[in-house]
Parts: sequence; C-alpha cells; structure tokens
Amino acid sequence: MANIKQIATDMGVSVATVSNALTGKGRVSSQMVDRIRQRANDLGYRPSLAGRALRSGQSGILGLVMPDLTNPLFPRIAQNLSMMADDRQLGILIADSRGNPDEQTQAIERLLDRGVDGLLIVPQKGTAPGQQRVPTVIINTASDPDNTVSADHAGGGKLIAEHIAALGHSDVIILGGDRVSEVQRDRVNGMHAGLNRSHKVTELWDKDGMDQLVCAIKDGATAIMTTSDLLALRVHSHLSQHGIFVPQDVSLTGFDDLPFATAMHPQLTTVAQDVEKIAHLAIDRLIRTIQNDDPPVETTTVAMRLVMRASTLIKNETTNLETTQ
Amino acid sequence: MANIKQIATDMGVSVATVSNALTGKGRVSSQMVDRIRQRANDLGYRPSLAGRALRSGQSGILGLVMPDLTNPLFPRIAQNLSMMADDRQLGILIADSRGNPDEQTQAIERLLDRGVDGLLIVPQKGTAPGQQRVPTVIINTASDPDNTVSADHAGGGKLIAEHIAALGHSDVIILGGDRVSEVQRDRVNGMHAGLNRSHKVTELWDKDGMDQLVCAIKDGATAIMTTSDLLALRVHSHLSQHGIFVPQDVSLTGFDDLPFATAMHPQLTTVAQDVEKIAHLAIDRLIRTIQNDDPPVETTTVAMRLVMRASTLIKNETTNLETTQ
DNA sequence: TCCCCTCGATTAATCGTTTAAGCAATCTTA
DNA sequence: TAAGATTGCTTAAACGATTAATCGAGGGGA
Repeated sequence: MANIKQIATDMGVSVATVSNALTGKGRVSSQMVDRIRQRANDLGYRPSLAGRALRSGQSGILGLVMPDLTNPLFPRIAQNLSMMADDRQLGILIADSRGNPDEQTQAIERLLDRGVDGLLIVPQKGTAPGQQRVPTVIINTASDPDNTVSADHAGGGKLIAEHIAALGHSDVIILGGDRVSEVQRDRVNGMHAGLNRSHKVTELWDKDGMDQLVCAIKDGATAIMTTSDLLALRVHSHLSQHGIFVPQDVSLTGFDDLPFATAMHPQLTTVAQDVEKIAHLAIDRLIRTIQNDDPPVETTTVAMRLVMRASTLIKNETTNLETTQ
Repeated sequence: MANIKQIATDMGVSVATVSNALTGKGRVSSQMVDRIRQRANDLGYRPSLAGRALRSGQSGILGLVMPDLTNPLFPRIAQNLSMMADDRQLGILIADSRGNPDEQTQAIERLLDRGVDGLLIVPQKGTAPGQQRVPTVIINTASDPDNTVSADHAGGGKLIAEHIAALGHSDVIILGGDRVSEVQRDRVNGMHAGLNRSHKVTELWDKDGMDQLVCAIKDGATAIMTTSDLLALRVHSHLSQHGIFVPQDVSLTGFDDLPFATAMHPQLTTVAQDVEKIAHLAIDRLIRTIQNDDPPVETTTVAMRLVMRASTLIKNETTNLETTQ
C-alpha cells in the first residue's frame, strides 16, 4: 500500500507538503498540489485511517447499539443509518445487547473501547443507558427522559384510534405486546387518547392470551388495535380459527408497517414510522454534538403516518357477533 | 484516558515493560506483572486500538457487506456474526450495497479504506465480487463458484419436495421469486430433484402473476412450493380470496422460516437455514485465513432443516378442486 | 540599500502501541 | 572462580498521518 512517505520521496518533497497538498491545509503552490494529487491518484493512495485516528483522536466510526438485532425494525434503521453515515465518510459498527441489560452495558463498553466517536442507542426496554463518555443519541420514545429522537408512538396510537373511532366503532379492544416496554405503553396510551368517554375500551396484553380477546369480541367488540404487526397477524390467524373474520366481523390494526403487512389478506391497516427521517435526525444530531460539544437538550419527535388498508371497515358494514351468554 | 506511558511513569518503569506485562510477552518478573496489571486495572486502562492498529497493521475489524440490509435474513446473520465476532474481540462494520452492483463495489471499497482485516460478503444476486485485497468469505449458494459457505439451498428444496411427495401429492406447483438470483434457482432446482417422472410439475415465477397459479390449481394441482415465506404468505392470502384454502384445498410451503411463519394460520411448513452454523463457519474460516494466509479453497455447505407445520397435508385429506372446463 | 513581509517549503514532534536488540546483574556450572 | 547462560529491564525504532514552528528566498516599500 502506498503511503504518504512514498509519495513524498517520489516527488522529492517532504511528507508535510504531501499531507498539506492532500488535505488542502497549510501553504503549498497550486502546481505542487496538482502534481501530488496526480501522483497519489496514480498510486491509488488511500490514507491510513489508523494513522489519522491515532493522531487526531477521532476514529470516524459510530457505534450502533440495538436491543436485539432481530428486532423487525433493525434492518430499516441499519440501512438508513448506514447510508447517512456513508455520505459523511463515517463507518457504523454494530453491537447487539441481546435482550439483556448487562449485555447492553458490555456492548456499549466494547464500542467505546474501539474508540467510536459517537453512539446511537436503541435502549433495551426498561433501561436507561443515559449519556456516555462520547456523544450519544438515544432512539426510544418521547416518554423516555433521555430520548433524543423517536417516532411519535403515542401520536401513532392516537392516529389509529381516531381512524377506528371515525369508522364508527364504539366497542374496541387495545392489545399491547409487553408492558415493560415504554414504546408499547406509549402506543397504548396514545390509543386511549384517540378515544373518548363514549367508547367502551378493553385493554389486554399479549400474555393474557387470545381467549379473552375472543370473549370480548363475542361480547360485542368490533375493532382490535394491536401495538405490532406481528401481533396483528397472530390475532388474525387465531380469530379465523374461531370463525371470526377480518374485516367483516372485526376490524384489526397493526403497528410499524412491516414487509408482510401487504402480503396478508386483508392487507393490514397500520401506522408507519418515518425511519429515514429518524435516522437522518439522529445522525445529524450526533454529528453536531461531536463537532461542537454543546450537549443538545431538546428531544425530537417524528410524526407517524396512518396507512389505511383493508383490515379496517366501517362499523355499519360489520357483522355483529354479539351473543347473549 | 490512561495510556501505557502514564502507567509506566507511575510505576517508574519503561513503557516496554508495561506493554510486555499487559500482553504477557517478553520477559517481566511476575511481581512486576501483577503490580502493573493492578495499576492498569485501577486506572481503568483500555489499550488504544488506533495505536495498536497502526503498529500491527491489523484493525480488528471485519466488514459485512449485505446486498440489501432489509433482507429478511440480515437480522439473524448480523446477530450471529456479531456474537461470534464479540467472542473473538473483533468488531463488525456494516455496509449496504443497496441492491446495486456498483454500490456493492463501492461498499467494499469503503470497508477496505477503513482497514478491515477481512470481508464477509453476501453478494448481490448475479454478481461475483470474488476475492479482494483482504481475506474474504462469500456467503451465497453452492452453485456460486466463489461461494465459501452457505446453506444447502438445493438440498432444502429437495427436502421440501420429498416431503410433499411423501404426502402423496403428484400434481405440484413450484413458485420461484426471482430468476436472476442463484439462490432462488438452486432452490427451484432442488425442488425438481426431490420429485420424479411420476409427478406433474408446473414451474412458475413471481412475475408471472398469481392468476396462472389459480388456473393450475383448478387444473388439479394440490401443492405449491414457494422459494420464500413472504411469497407463501402472499399466495395464501390470494388463494383465500378465491375460496381456495390451505391446507384443505392445497398444501403450501415457504422457505427460510421467517418470524411470521408461526404467526400465520395455518402455521407454515418451511425449511430453515442454520444461520448460526453458517455464521460460525464463515467467521472461523475468515479468521483462519487472516491468521495463516493460505487461501482456503473448499466450499462448505450447511444442511437445511425441514420444519413441518400445518400448511401441508396428506393428499387423501385434500379436497380435489379439479374442474372440467 | 535595507528591512519587512509573504510564499513555499521543511523540520520535528506527536498520537499509543509493539518489539527487536541491548545491557547489567544474577545465577549456573565446570 | 571464570565463562557462559539466564533474568529483568531499558533503549529506540517503527507504524502513518497531522501540524506548529521554522527557515530561506524573493518581492515590495521606504
């Protein structure tokens, strides 16, 4: 590999001049700059990031800590962050906290040991990794006091609840995934906020099992709002086994707009995160914090988008399954 | 941050002694080793990987190039590689080739510029990135001559076809995703290999549309083998709209065992990759190549596993939908 | 003519680590 | 006890880049 010294000896100048010519700093005549750049190009010179990192104290690498890399949103987050980072000549090092708070701490530690310039953390549910030795951006949900940027999960819940309300449903079920997750709780709270006193609301959680769900439907519920698409697919499957069909008998909504949401029948009405925007804001914020180290205080929330598809229907068109027991 | 020099002056010894004590090389008295280690521990000393990288020429970082980070298998690959890499004190830098051969080349280039010690490449379909300036492991499929380690996609296809054959189905449909993909072609070829002359086989591809599929079923086909779970879910949804039900009317299989395969009803019979084993073999191979640079030639194939669930049924129990036109 | 300024380059230090080579002091062995 | 071997540490160079300080030469102004 060609290095700066080789170019220097080739051209009969000092390494400092080569460095100055390539970085555009210092004072070098324009002819010399051209000649050096030309030679560097011919040799296929690539600066050693290790050398630069050692000298400058900056690695040009950002660490991405995910609670669980198999998180269905991870691919999109990773992709968007990766693209934004590329544009800024930064690398992204991944770390998996494996659904475990201790591992999360270790994952962060490993990244810090590698000298990352900044950290992007999607926290383990129920944990608060807080600020670290390097600039840190937390991607979680508005109700997390440490949150830096996130989708408006509560707003998304409200959006979908208002959609259900507008369709005329007055007896609805809210089905959450995991109570421990702040994101899930915000989604559920948002759903409540989208309804009013006139609505009968049954709040259930995944671990309660599906039976209560079926009972509630037999008791007159005509809509189910879940906090994840996967949960919605499970509900859909389970109900069809009980002869309850979506959307004729009951309307159903998901959350996150995962790839399979359009592969289902009926296609799933859901709410989508603008992952691209979140990634953009997160990286921008992180880079600004890295450059001028005034810690940014305000937290940003990105609106979610209602994706109306076929799994929700106007109440009038809904068969009433209510049975008198 | 504490560095080796500070420990050295603290203890009144030379930096070389500290380095030797910490790395266990060279000749240092055991008392001195203990004292130095103790002091390093107290100071929370962490070696500068930049310094080490510069000196040793090794960054301790592996690059992972994916054709598309939203690939449904990416999360599991990333997680497993990440865990294996952690165990070996290596970092994983991600790069997205964005479904584009040129971007793939650039992604590889960016990783090389960062000084990665090795490359793990899941190639863009139809491309052959081949060997690079650093040790490289290609994760693709057996029929790719550059492939290093992969699931036995053809074997998986054969496995599922034999399962369908064993259930007594004699008129079957093979539905592929994208002809350009070597992986997809291998899966389809494997399916053919699992059947014999007594079977009537209709090979369709995704872009042919779903109508031909319905026709084939009306013409007597009783089983559909697809080359991906997502495709299977789409087929399932589409058929249910035509009043054709799985598995009563037709058996259906997927490929890859994605998370939603168990959320569907019926739960999807599919074939699973041992991603963990593939990741393990890939990393091991890569590291061995990095250490002693004899280029490994043989390519390894990891058997797939049939996951029997509820979407396939014995032919006898299948309603015959055949209609005379 | 002399002084000062600017230009274009060089010199040398520095970042943190590793490691070959060297050098006393102590120990072994005949 | 003298020669050789071993032990425990130091010296110093090296990896590749950046950058403050310096320096000679040439130009311009008084």
